[in-house]
Amino acid sequence: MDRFRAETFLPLTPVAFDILLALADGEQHGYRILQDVNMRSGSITALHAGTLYRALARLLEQDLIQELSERPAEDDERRRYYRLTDRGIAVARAEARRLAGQLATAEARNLLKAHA
Amino acid sequence: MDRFRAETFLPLTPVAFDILLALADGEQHGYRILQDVNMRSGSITALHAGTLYRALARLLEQDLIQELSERPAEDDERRRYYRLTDRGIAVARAEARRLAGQLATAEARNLLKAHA
DNA sequence: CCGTCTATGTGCTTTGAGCGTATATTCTCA
DNA sequence: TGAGAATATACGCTCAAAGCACATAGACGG
Repeated sequence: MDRFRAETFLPLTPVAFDILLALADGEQHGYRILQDVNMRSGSITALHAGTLYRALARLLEQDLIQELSERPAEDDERRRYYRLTDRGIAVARAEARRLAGQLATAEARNLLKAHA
Repeated sequence: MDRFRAETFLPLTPVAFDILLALADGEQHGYRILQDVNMRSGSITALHAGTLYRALARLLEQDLIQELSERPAEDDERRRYYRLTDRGIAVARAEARRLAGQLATAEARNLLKAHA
């Protein structure tokens, strides 16, 4: 594998970053990810099921997440569990740094404080 | 105008937010915006001219930015200047808040500190 | 057992971005 | 002063991703 650099994946789409964030908590299945994202965004931006599952397929292809073969016993058979790969963690962190930089700029340019 | 809510514009595309950030500094013309964005992102993500000008057209339609009729004297005639509208400021701030929330989540889930 | 929630997925369409190209003007400096 | 580089805006084409509707089916609660 020739010299992986997380930056080539940036910027992540808002949806992709939401999903990686959901998995930062630990392995999870699709529907839970959907709920986690929609909880956190507080109905501001509803993530649709179709969008989620297709995004998961893409993240798998890119090797940012992987599916677990082992699953909890007595669990709903339909569920498919995912976790972040090392690569996925690296990319999510890089994106977080990028966003932190943007916020720093926003702050420096007085976008965040006071007025209108 | 029926009860404007900034949240309906969220999430902004990374490109759109970059442009609004560039204009948070004050009015500016297209090519300068291009340079500002590409400086700040440090070649991680090159914003192409074609992408920029089309994005500007979109932001104008959405009334997030507006073109200035007055321009500096002795200035390059080709330049077209833009500034943020009140609406644009509100949307940019809302997006900044959204991103701050995501970063807080990233922090809470230990994505940012230490380890692999 | 009946409807709702859980769970994953596909089809269709639109939006936005990447990248190349066109066009013209202004600026630099040999 | 003339050539070439940088400035400045914009369009064409294509692809990736998202929105939204819909399909399918098992699990769960009353």
